[in-house]
Amino acid sequence: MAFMPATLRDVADRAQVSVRTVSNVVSGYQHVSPQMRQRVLQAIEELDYRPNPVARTLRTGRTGMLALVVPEIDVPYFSELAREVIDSAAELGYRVMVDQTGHDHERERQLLLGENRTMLFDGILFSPLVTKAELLDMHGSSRMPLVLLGEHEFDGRYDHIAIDNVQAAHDAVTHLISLGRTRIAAVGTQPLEGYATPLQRTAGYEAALREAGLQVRPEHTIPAAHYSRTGGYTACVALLTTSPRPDAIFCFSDLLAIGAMRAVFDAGLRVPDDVAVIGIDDIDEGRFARPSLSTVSLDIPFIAREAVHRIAARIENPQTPAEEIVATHQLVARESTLGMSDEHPAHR
Amino acid sequence: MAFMPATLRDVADRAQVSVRTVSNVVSGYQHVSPQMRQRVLQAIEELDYRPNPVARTLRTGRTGMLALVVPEIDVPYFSELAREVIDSAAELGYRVMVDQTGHDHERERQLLLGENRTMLFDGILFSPLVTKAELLDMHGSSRMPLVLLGEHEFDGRYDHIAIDNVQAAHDAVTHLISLGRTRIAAVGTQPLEGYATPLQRTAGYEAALREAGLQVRPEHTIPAAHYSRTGGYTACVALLTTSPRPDAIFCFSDLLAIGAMRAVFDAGLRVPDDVAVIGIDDIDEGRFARPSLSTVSLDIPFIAREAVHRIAARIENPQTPAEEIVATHQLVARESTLGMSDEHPAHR
DNA sequence: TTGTAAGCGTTATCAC
DNA sequence: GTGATAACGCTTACAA
Repeated sequence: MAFMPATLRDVADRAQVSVRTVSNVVSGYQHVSPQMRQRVLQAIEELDYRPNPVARTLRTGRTGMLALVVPEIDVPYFSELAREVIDSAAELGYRVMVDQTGHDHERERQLLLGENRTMLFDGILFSPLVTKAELLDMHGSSRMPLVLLGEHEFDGRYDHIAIDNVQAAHDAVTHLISLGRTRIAAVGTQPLEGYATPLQRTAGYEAALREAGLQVRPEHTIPAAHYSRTGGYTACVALLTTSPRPDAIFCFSDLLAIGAMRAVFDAGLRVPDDVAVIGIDDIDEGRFARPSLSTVSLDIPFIAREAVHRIAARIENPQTPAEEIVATHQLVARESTLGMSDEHPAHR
Repeated sequence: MAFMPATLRDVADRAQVSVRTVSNVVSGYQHVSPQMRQRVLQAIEELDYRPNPVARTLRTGRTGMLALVVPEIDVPYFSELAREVIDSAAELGYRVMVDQTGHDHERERQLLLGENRTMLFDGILFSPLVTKAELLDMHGSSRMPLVLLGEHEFDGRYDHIAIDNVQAAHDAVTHLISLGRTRIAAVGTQPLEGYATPLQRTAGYEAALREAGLQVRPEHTIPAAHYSRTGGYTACVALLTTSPRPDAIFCFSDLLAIGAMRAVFDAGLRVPDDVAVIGIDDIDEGRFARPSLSTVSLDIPFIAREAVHRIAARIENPQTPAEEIVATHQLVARESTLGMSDEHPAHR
């Protein structure tokens, strides 16, 4: 005996009213007489009725679901972002499906191109690897609401919560320079692919060096396939064999920096005395690392909240003009560049 | 002019066949003549038709969606779990919606009780805080496929990917004892609520101490509201004021251990010389911590894979008898208990 | 204010 | 093997 959930019709029958009235009550329609509402409410209670969201969706076209597409959910930056996105979305009545591209260009294309037309989500929050041109090509003529996260380039077609990657990188490097470092390496460039984020951060890095009259050494610019701890470790190992050895390393993410610090220690050197290290993101892990990690803090809750609000607005009204919102960033100097200090507990 | 995606009917009209035939082709039905199939395929191509999954769901009752319910997605253990769950689910054609209970008992109840009946998911993967009794009470008579993650208690009603928490805790403490530590503290107990995991780990902790003839000191058993770095830090600060001071700390999660290590350093002590520290989980962060964190490794990919396969089997056939699968665990001794070693790079 | 009925885009049950 | 057609459970003109 299969269990059948109660339907609108069941409720209507039991309450001796039409489905229309039940629907009105359920969707909070105003013009329902109190006694009707009472009868319906009671029948709903008795039958333990819950509206079927799928049927509702088929009718209204709204699923109440957002897709969040990130490279890897277990990268702290993205898991912290996901947390905030899910919470913000919940406040607005949305739930969030998480998809991972796994750094796979093709999968990224598929998620954007293939599935955007399937009416499973009301909108997509997309943290892309690809550059603008590819993106336009991908999303193409689809009208699935889309909000971009983290890129800087912008052509006005998409809502966009941006980070000023060039400036953020510039700030990090300038901090190192202000501490008297002169041989500043960069970890996390991506020479092979046209990913936007590393390109922008590289630009900021080089600009800061040049403005300070420092040399940009190709051997001090190390790519990292993935922005992972292991990637940072490997890159840093290579870096430490160069001559002259760098006295500071600017990593394009905190995770890279964590790996880099470990490599410095394994090489028998000290952070920051021998090599200062700074990252970008300000993930929680960095506060507790030893030494605690200097970084450029990105306002993840802000980014998440804005993204959800933008997509909600766009879903509400597709004509909403696209907007670029630039999230602020802030240099956070901790032990990995300043050294130990008793006055300022490291993990704050 | 609103853009209307092509429907099955549009394709049928264009190909001059019935919707039935188109549906057959789309769903890969066997008995379709080659020329028919060809005609249909071409029409699909021309109209850029994609089946509407919502309509399909309404008909079939299958959404192809799983819900993953965890306390907090940005806790590394859960984000690593989510990553594996999403990947495993994708292989089987499912997508994953992530929900957070945020340590909120009420929200947990709601997600399980309220929404399970809404036909938005085919099944729920649930990493619960609550104990068995409450759970039974919650899920009650619902027939939404459910797989439990991480608990040990079992009464045969639910599929269940378990961890032997008692044994895992026992192993961790025994490791500390084997290193000659005698004043071993525990961080992460939960005296107020009846959460299963901390209760089990406390049991294993105390059993190991007793078997070794060591004293169980109440003042060396410190609760932690959240299994966070900050929680571990705070608990450890309290711990270090006790007399006698512990010479080892068993933390109920790696995150707690990371926080605890930081507190030890801030107190001017060394790990493991003054205080050895061990956790449970084996998150990636622990490999790169300094010193690298000894831990009890839980096989997260295994847990995720089994969970997804179990729920898929149950969705396929609701009569599938419930099964308890116990994931193996393994002690991983690193620097935080063994001390530094040149031979064994810490981050392996 | 409430009832009736027509879809939303599929799949599945009949016939042929 | 293929064609009509009735659901799936809901929302919403259109009537009453």
